[in-house]
Amino acid sequence: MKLTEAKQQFISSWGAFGTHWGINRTMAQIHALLLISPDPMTQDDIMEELNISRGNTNMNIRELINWGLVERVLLAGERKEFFSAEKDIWKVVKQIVKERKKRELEPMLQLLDKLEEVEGDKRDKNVKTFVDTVSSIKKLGKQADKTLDMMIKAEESWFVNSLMKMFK
Amino acid sequence: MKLTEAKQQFISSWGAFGTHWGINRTMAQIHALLLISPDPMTQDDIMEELNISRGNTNMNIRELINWGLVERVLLAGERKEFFSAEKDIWKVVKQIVKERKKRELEPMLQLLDKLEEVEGDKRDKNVKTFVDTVSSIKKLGKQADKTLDMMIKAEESWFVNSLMKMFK
DNA sequence: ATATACTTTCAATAAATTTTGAAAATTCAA
DNA sequence: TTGAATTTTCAAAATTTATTGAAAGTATAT
Repeated sequence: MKLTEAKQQFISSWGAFGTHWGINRTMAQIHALLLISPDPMTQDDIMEELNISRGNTNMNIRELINWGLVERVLLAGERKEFFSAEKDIWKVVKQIVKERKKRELEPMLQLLDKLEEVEGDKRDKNVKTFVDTVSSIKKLGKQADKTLDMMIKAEESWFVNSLMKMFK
Repeated sequence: MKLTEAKQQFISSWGAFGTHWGINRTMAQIHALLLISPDPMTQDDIMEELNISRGNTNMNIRELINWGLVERVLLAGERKEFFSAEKDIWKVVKQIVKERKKRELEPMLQLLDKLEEVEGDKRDKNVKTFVDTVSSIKKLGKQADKTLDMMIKAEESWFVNSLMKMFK
């Protein structure tokens, strides 16, 4: 396979992959493009490569910056802004985990805390089932939260080694 | 908080949560409803509780069955079909992991295998960056694949204990 | 200061996804 | 069988989400 074709496939499937994870296609495609690009790119480079409009490009680059996956790079003597993606995949994964934990897991746990305190007689099976379900989700969620916290702090080598031992 | 209100909140936020994970709102809501329902429910019960159409209900129940999260229950002497959700949250999580691994991670790893073999001179920095990126994603993906396989087979207690030790 | 290069915003539009509901298909009891 | 109850399908409609592109905003060089 030629590089051009391989690049296309990588970008396109990274985009499709993203849509299964609540990330929009374009954002994932820009990320993919920057991941495989050896040098920082300008907004115009990206627009041209992916055939998308200026506004769309701008919006999604900014979103990638919010997620901490892409950074603005200023090149000496250049007027335009350049963008480049973090290439260390372990760092990328940790960053995504960190953001999603903050945006989704933590608010969910807060809600579950509140819902667990529902009024009512636990002898009522409706109340019982509700409370039991909420409690068990909360318990697993709290464990996940701790585990992810450790993962975020960990070095890849340490993490992989620990898993190896755990699953030997 | 009253049970009725708590149920509403649980269902609605479970739905919103689902949309961040590539699952449609209704499917997640039906799942939430069945999780907190002590007894199996009919399609009509679900339609009424969530105010959704018959077709929509039917489609999403079937999708939940495909995911292995809900099962058809036949009650003696009843003509209608009843549905109930797996209540053991650890089993639910494992089931979801299993399905997503099969649907998303495995095809991605297959693609990466192909893309890694791109033609071209590794002294070309475009080729080098591409291959390096693909390889490192593949490496992490393979590790994740193994880890998830073990998790799918594990008992909750075993899994939690191992994590505890790992992160002590 | 002014012109030029570049970036951001956002209302309008397009595309993708979800939902509806009526019709068709199926199941089952008599 | 027949027909009533129930489930499934699917084209059309509604809704949600993404994209465009032109206009407004900003920064920089002269």
